[in-house]
Amino acid sequence: MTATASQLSPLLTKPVTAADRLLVEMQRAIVEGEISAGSKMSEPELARRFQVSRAPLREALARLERCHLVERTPNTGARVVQLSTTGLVALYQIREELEGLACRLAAEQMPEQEIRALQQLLDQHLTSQRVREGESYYQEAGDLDFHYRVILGSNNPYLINMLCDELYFLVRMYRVQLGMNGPRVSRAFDEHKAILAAIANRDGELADLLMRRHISASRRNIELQLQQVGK
Amino acid sequence: MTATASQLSPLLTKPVTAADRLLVEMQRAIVEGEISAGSKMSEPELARRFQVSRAPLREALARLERCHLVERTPNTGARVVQLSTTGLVALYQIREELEGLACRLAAEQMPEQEIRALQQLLDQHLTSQRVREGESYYQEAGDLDFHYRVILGSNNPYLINMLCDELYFLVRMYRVQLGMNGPRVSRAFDEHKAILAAIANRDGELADLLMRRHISASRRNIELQLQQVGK
DNA sequence: TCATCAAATATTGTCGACAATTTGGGGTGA
DNA sequence: TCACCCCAAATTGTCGACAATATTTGATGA
Repeated sequence: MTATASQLSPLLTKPVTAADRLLVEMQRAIVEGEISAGSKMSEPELARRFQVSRAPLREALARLERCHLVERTPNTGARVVQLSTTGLVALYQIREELEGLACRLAAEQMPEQEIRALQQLLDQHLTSQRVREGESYYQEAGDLDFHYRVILGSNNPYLINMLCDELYFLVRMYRVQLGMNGPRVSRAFDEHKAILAAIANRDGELADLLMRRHISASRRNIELQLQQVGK
Repeated sequence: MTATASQLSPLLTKPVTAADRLLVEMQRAIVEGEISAGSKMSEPELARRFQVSRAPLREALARLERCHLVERTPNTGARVVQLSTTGLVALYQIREELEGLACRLAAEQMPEQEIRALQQLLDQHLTSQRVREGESYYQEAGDLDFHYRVILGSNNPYLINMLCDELYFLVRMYRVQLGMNGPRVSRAFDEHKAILAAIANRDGELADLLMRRHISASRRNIELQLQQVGK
C-alpha cells in the first residue's frame, strides 16, 4: 500500500479537476449551511449554479456522499443530511475511538520535529490576538489544525482518510451550524496542551485517554447546544 | 440522520443501476484476484469487457476507491491496490478499534431475539458437514456472517458503513488471495462463541476485549502467511 | 370531498463524442 | 550511449443528448 495523500478532500492536494473544485465548493456550502440541511440537491439546478455539466457534478455528489454530507437514493437523487442528536452521538462514538487510536499512534511514532512544530503552533494560538478576542473563525481553524496534525502523525493512511476525509466535514457541519463559539475554547486549549504533553512524553496510553475525554467533552457541549436549538 | 441502508455495497440492497451491478462484479473480481493486485484499471478495456459505457464504469471505480480496492490519481486513472504487510497492519489497527466498539455496542443494545438467532447460526455452522470438512468457501462465509451480524447489532450507521462497506472488502482480499484456510478455523469458532456469550451477558467491556483479541489473532495469522508468500 | 389512476413533466442514469492531459516513441545533439 | 525534446497515440475528464425512472398534475368516479 502506497502512502497516498487523500484523494477525497483536496485540503492538502490542490484541486486539479472540475469535480475537485466542485467538491470543495459544495463541501463549504453545506458545512456553512448555505445549502441547508435536509434540502434536495437537484442536479440540473446545481449544474446551472456552478456552470458545469452534470458529469463532474455527479462525481462531486458521489464524494459528498462519501463524507456523509449527502445521502443518495438510486433514481431519486441526493439530499443534504439532517442534523440530529442521535446522529451526533453515533458520529462522535466513532470519532472518539478513531482519534484516540490516532493519538496513541502519534505518541508512539510522531517525529520529534513535528512535535516541536505542534508546540509552537499551540503557543502561537495562545498569544495570538485574534484567538484571545475569540473570533470564531480562528478558534475553529486552530482547533482543526491541531487535530489534523495529530491525526497525520498517526501515519496510518486508512485512519487519516477516514477521519480527515470522511468524518471531519460532518463534525464541522455540526459545529458551524450550531454556532459553537462558547466558553469551552480556553478549556479545549488546555486539553490540547495536555494531549500534546502526553505525546511528547511518548505516553500513548495517556494520550489516547486524554484525546477521548477531550472529544467526549466536545460532544456533550454540542449535544447541549443541539437540545437548546431543538426546543 | 436517517438509518439508511448502506448504498456502497449492495450486499443487502439489491443492485438497481448498472453502476451497482458493475461494482459488485468488480469487487468480486478484485477480491478473488481475477483482476490482479497492482494492475491498471483501464477504462476503455473494462468498458468493453463489461459491455457498458464509461459513465457507469467511472461511477463504479469511484466506489471501488471508497472501499480501498483501487487507488485513483487525477488524469492518470485507477490501479488495483497492492497487498503488503504494512498495509495489513494499518488496516487491522482500524478494524480492531472499530469492531471492538461495534461489539461493545452490540452487547449493550442488540435485541435478545437477534442474539438468539446468532447462537443458532453458530450451532448450525458447528454441526454443518461442510464446515467440518473445512471447505474454504463455507468457512469464509460463516465467519463473515458472524462478524456482519455483530456489526449490524451496533446500530450505528457510520460504523456499519465503515466496516461493511469500506474495510471488509480489503480484509477479504487479503484472506482470499493468501488462501487463509488453515487450522485457525476451529479456534476462531471458539472465539466467536466466547464473544457471543459476552454479548448475551450484556458485558460490553468483555465483548470489546474478546473481539479485539480475536481480530488481533487473525491479523497475526495473515501476517505470517504474507511473509511466507513474500519470500 | 376524497381517492385512484393516467398522462404529462421533471429528474436521474447512460451513452457516444469531443477536449484536455498523460504516456510512449523517435529523432536530434552532445 | 545517453539525455533531452517534440510529436503521435492513448487515456482520462467533460459535455450535450437520449433513455429509464420518479414525481406531479389533472381528470374521473364514487
